[in-house]
Amino acid sequence: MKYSNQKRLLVAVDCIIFGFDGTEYKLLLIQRGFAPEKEKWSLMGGFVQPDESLDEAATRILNQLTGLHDVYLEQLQAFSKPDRDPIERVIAVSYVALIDIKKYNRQISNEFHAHWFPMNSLPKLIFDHQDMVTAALNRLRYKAAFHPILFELLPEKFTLPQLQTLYEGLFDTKIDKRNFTRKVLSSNILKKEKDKDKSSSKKGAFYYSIDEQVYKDNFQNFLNFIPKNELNPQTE
Amino acid sequence: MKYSNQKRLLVAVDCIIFGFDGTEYKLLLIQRGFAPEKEKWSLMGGFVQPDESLDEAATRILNQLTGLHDVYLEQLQAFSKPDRDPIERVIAVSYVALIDIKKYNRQISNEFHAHWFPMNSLPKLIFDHQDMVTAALNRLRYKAAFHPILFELLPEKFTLPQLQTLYEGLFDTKIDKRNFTRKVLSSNILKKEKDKDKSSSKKGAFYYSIDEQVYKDNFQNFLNFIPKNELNPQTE
DNA sequence: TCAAAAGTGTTATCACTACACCCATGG
DNA sequence: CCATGGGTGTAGTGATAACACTTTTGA
Repeated sequence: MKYSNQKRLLVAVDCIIFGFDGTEYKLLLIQRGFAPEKEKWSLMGGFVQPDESLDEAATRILNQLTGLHDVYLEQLQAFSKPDRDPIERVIAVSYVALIDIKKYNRQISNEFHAHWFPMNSLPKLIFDHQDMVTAALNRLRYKAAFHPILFELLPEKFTLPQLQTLYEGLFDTKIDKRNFTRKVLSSNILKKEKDKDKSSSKKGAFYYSIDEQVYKDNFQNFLNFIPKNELNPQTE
Repeated sequence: MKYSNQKRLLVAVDCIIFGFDGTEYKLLLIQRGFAPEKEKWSLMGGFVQPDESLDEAATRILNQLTGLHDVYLEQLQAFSKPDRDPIERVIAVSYVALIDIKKYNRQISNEFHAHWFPMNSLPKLIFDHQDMVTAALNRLRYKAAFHPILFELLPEKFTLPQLQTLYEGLFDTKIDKRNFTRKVLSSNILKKEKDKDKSSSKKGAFYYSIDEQVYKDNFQNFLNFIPKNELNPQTE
């Protein structure tokens, strides 16, 4: 039995994939391999298959492009203008992914002509993909202001200066080092490691890692270095 | 031209419609008029038509049920388990609506066998609609903690005690009257009216209304009254 | 030895919490 | 005249913001 007299539509998933290279935020884009807009820059996406949920589709697509499993992935919103794709109507559900840029496997990316673009010099994107990126960035800012998710952009072990750069980059602001340290550590989400990262200074900075136990419990009790006026209303 | 070799799917919109009767939160449900699950309680929903966006579909559906225009409506998230509808695969995009329960037109509702249920005594819902309601409530709590949206549940003119009851009901908490007043008024979002509502006390409580100008500017600089541990992480 | 980044404490201000009495009115 | 709900101020506490010098070490 089926529902009759109703039009069926293509449903796609598009992934907004953020990375951080230590200095700035980057976005992973591919050169589209088929018409329309062949060879134009695009978010990584694909059609939802009959037997998979949207989350599963997003996970599959992300894995195809990056080779990664266990990536932070969150549904953003559906984009649905009837004419957003000139070929045929497609409902696109967008997902935000945060990945450690160092884990990204260049081998696999070449297959898709993928490239990391700095956020402030993105190429022109196909369809409404620029809207998706804007919405994703707003969501990331909003969420990161209250929840500890930026860790997802870093390796398992990272230093406090690295983490601070991440926050400063996202909100385009400067944070006092002492206040930052005190606040982050007071959440008890971070465990100090014994060794140091000497790659960016002679003295070296201690590594920290996530205390998974406290992380789960304190997910909401984090926050918020960000001047109020830097925060935009949620995009949804 | 079409995309070939891809399966097309039904796409529906489901509306989680919240109201407030002065004492408690209520949810507007309908008795489903067709199989499967005929006469079971359900969210108001419908299939997306070829020429409308999801927002337009949600607006249309909401108007069919309530007769209302200009309702607060926000996309929540897509629900997509392949077997969520036993008849056929349907991707459902859920929307949260906030309406002034008094404006609701009973005439129209009867056509759909609609009924307002108190949030703490909802009937069993079809499919995954209970998940949608739970997600919607989390979203509402989360958002209301930082943004002035609960006004949407009240008439244009309302009193401070009414507004306070709204917050207390949503977070199931008691708020000090003086602290509440000070905080709400300090946002400058409210304009005091000259007249009073005498329906709930002999002295009467002054009406307030939204200062639309300040409201737009200050959307983010609001509240929150809510104890930290009442706040769940966003559902998405 | 010095340049470059890491690390660390104190004070002032602001926001939030707790708390209790008077006011206006209709019945 | 009194019961009911509306309205108001202050003091204490905790969180945040501003601020500068010392430490380490590889080149």
